[in-house]
Amino acid sequence: MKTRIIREAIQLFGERGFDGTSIQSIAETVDIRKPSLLYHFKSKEELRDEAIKYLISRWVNELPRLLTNAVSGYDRFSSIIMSLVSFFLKDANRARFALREMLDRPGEIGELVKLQLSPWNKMIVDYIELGQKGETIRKDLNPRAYIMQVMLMVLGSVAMGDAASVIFELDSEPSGARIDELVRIARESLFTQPDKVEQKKKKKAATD
Amino acid sequence: MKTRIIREAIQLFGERGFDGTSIQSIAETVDIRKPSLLYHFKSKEELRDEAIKYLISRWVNELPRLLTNAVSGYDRFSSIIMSLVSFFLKDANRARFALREMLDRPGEIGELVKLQLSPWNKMIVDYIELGQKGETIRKDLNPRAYIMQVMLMVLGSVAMGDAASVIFELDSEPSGARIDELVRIARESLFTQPDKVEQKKKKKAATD
DNA sequence: CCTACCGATCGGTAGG
DNA sequence: CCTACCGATCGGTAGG
Repeated sequence: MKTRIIREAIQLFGERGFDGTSIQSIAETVDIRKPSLLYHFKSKEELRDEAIKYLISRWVNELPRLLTNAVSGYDRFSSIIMSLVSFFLKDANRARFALREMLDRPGEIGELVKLQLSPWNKMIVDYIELGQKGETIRKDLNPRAYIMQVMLMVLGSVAMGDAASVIFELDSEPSGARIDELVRIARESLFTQPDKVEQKKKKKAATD
Repeated sequence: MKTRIIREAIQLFGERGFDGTSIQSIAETVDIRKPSLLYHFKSKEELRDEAIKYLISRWVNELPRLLTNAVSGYDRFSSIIMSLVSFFLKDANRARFALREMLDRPGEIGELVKLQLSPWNKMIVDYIELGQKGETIRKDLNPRAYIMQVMLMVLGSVAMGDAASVIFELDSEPSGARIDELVRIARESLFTQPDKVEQKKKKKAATD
């Protein structure tokens, strides 16, 4: 029951925001009375806390799978970004809830995410810095700031896809041009010369 | 008085969200009583509407100035992006309010922004497509989707700078590495070969 | 622009 | 997990 409440809370917090969602309305969707919900969570704030922790840990737990399953038809990098997107795309309210929490209480959420994400963050930073010592990744790139901007595009594209589609007259189908362009931007601004990397890949594939 | 209320409303809606802000609290910051505020705006929803319209028109009205003042020390493109950022950076709650509105009611806000932004949007799309016919801008770029992603980075960097700084361990000073990297990403993923463009510029400057 | 006031809903508790 | 209930606050109105 507890996790069912949390899952519904993420939906409603994501759609309408924390202050726009009454615990009454959450209780209704899981078909119990309000005081019963407050038996599982001492307060609305506690439910919020458990919900964001649940979302973060779900995401971090899927990261290894997202990174390893990432070699499909596309080249490896694009495939990683797309599986990252697809995690949030499976349920856009995850991205909306995450964004709203960052707006509502930047400090707390920042610390929370940092704690769970830091090993992965370090891994990617190291990978980028290694590529910068070689010739594959652009030297005038700030690894941490780069990762942050890509994450903003990922979360933003999913969470605000509806509004953005209207504004820029894009088709609102989620896996459409928006995501392709996001992948392209992330790729082109990361690697030194796409051609060189592509050639390397193809050469390697040919010799394999 | 009306515009003073609107300005304070943007602050508070941006900080705490629409549902997290009582009209009572807005009335207090402008030092009147609640019913007096409701004399200017029939309802809280009407205040919301006028506030977002005020913000959008303010932004659109500054666009010409942002685009023409844009030739400073930096190259033209970077300068345009940075003055775009600086409009929201002057007051981060503008960006927060805009983002929150897109989350709360994507359809209405989408239409509203589209209406006021479409001439500017068309201008930039035309500029990009022209560059694509030439050799300056990458041909595998979706103009509308590109503009959308850049706008997401601009708004996101400003609105969620605090949380993102904590997560990715970046200095929280606003005009720091985050914005530089955003400009770099937007630039590198737009132009075909930065070197070529740079050389052209320098050549032109030399012959001038 | 104010005082006085309203019904509805909010988060939360008592007690079982 | 429930019924019954609470004080506080919400958006909004009457009437001046």
